[in-house]
Amino acid sequence: MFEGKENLFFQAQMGSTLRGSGTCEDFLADQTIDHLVLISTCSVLTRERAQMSKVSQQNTTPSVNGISVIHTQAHASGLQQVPQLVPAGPGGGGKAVPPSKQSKKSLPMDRNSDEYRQRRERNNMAVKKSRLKSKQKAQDTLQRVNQLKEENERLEAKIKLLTKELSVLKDLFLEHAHNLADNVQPSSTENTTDSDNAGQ
Amino acid sequence: MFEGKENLFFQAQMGSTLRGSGTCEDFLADQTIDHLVLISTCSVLTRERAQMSKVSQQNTTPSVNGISVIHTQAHASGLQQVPQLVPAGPGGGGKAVPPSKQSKKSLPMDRNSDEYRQRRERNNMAVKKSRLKSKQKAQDTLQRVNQLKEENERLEAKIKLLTKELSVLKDLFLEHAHNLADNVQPSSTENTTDSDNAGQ
DNA sequence: GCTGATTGCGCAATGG
DNA sequence: CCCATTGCGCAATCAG
Repeated sequence: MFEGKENLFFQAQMGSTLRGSGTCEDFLADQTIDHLVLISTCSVLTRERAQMSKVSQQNTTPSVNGISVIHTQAHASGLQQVPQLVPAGPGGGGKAVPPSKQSKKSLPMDRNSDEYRQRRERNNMAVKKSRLKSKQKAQDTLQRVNQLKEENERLEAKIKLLTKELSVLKDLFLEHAHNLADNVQPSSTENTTDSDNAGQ
Repeated sequence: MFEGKENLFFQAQMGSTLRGSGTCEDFLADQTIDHLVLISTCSVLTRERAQMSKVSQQNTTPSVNGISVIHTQAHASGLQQVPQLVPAGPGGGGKAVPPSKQSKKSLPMDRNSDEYRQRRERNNMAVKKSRLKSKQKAQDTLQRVNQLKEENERLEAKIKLLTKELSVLKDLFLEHAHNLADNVQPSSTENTTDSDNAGQ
């Protein structure tokens, strides 16, 4: 249990669907706590990274109750050098960006829009599903290994048995062959070699 | 290629190590772009989520060049109801938080501290390593399956062979048994079956 | 108690 | 356009 007890302090994101609603709403209803959050947040803000590590973006949804909600949302995922995704673009840039249509793409999408949230939510579901599937497959593969190992043992056992059977039969055959020889030429010399003819 | 080309617009996080340095620095050097970022950001901020979805935190490192760097960092991972991690705590809360020691824990750690960044960086490495390992293992398992399947085929083939051999030998044995019988009791009825008893 | 290893999760890019 | 997959970072938890 307690899979994803999050930090609240840094997000308390409650998505569009307000999953796990209850508590979230309760929390939001409590303005005092919000103040607290802001305060502590600020205290944190005071500090500045010596070498400035990240540049992000924050959305301060002005008022929702009177609480100044800080939407933030940095994710700070990759940090690879970004070519130039800046859509607003040419404004101050040195390069003359071709006046192509930048209407939809390159525009990072309003992070507050319902559409965005819907997209995210759906993707999150998809991701979860995909991961579940992946995990399932891995498990199946593992199971398959065990299955195959068992099968292998069975087969090896069978081979062992067959080999033994074959061996016995060969011996018998040889013996009888001798017997036959004896019967065919009873007048020959020694018959004593009969007994130790087990070697095939 | 382009594994993690990030959005820049929302982060351009460049970690403590400034991996993939080049571009990042370039970007930062260009103040105009920064302005752009801020502007667009603001425009985004204007909007307010109808049902207010997230509460996060942002770090505005005051000045790094004259650019107001927004550190942010929401991550917005879980959104589960958070008990009450608020460290500053009891101030406005309804519940009387036990005055336990909240010195180290519950305090979300200064997100700007070098220590924090180091921890994060290390963890990121560990995560990457772990995932690589995991992937490797999965691949190995898959390979093992194929290996076992091959082995199985081999074994089955062998069984087939042995079975056939056994069958032949049995037949031979039976035939010889007949021969024996014939030889032991040559006075019996038909010996015509002799002719096809050429086996060995 | 700390550190690395795992794990669940969300975000964004990309593939189909 | 949507879903699926994948790489990645964050945070919680496990394990040594």
